Amino acid sequence: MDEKKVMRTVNGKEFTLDDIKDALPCDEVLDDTTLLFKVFGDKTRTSIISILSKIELCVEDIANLLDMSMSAVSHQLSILRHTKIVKYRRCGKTVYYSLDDEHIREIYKLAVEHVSE
Amino acid sequence: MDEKKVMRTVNGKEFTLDDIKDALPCDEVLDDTTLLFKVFGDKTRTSIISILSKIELCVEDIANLLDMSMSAVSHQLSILRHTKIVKYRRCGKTVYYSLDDEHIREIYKLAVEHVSE
DNA sequence: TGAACAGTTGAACAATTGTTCAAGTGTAGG
DNA sequence: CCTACACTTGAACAATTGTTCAACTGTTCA
Repeated sequence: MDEKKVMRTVNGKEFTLDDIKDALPCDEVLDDTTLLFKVFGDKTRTSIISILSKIELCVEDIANLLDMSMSAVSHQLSILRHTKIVKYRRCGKTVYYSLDDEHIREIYKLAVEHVSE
Repeated sequence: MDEKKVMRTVNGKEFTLDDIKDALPCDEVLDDTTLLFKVFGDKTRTSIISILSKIELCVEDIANLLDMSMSAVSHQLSILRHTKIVKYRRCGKTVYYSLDDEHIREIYKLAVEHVSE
């Protein structure tokens, strides 16, 4: 019964599968983390994020920059809003979007740096 | 013709849409960044990454930890391999997987911290 | 009030994706 | 060689997702 327990030695310490399981993030954190990446994992949305990491902009301008319909952009902005990646403020008929938080900018920046080598 | 060009003032400087477009990452970088996030954006894969951020492990152990079939895990490992997120070494019949690079660990860690507040 | 503008939203469709199942490598031991 | 083991791979299926189109909300201004 003991023989299957010892898995591997790292830095002179032995681990069992249960030890590893206990060290993993809980299900909720894993779900939230996955969702965050999933939302980042679409080109329209990373394009929007790359724009908003530079400047606050309205939907029409974003749509023009991406050469896409306002509807398509608005759908994606709705996803980015609900996952707290962007925030917005209304000013008359116009709605201005910007990144919600510095973490978002950092995660995006780190990924761009990584793929740029 | 001039009136549509001035977009917004940030830190006392004016920007046009073309200025913003020029400041964005090129298409290839955007594609690669999106792909990186897309690969991170699946629970099986983030689970694998969370495990490999702790320890090098073989396919069977990963499958046991996740309570999934070896085939399903192997398919996902194949995606993680091709996108250079994990590396592997064969040792007899057994294949050991680990994270490819510190950037990967950092991006994952930053995201977990973000969702954990 | 009513027309115009900026944006949102729901339904529907095509495209993509993750898992299962079965068949296939490749290595080790007898 | 042949079997067992650890893993990989291709096809197929269900589930998810992004865009389009049309209808709708909310604000401004005449």
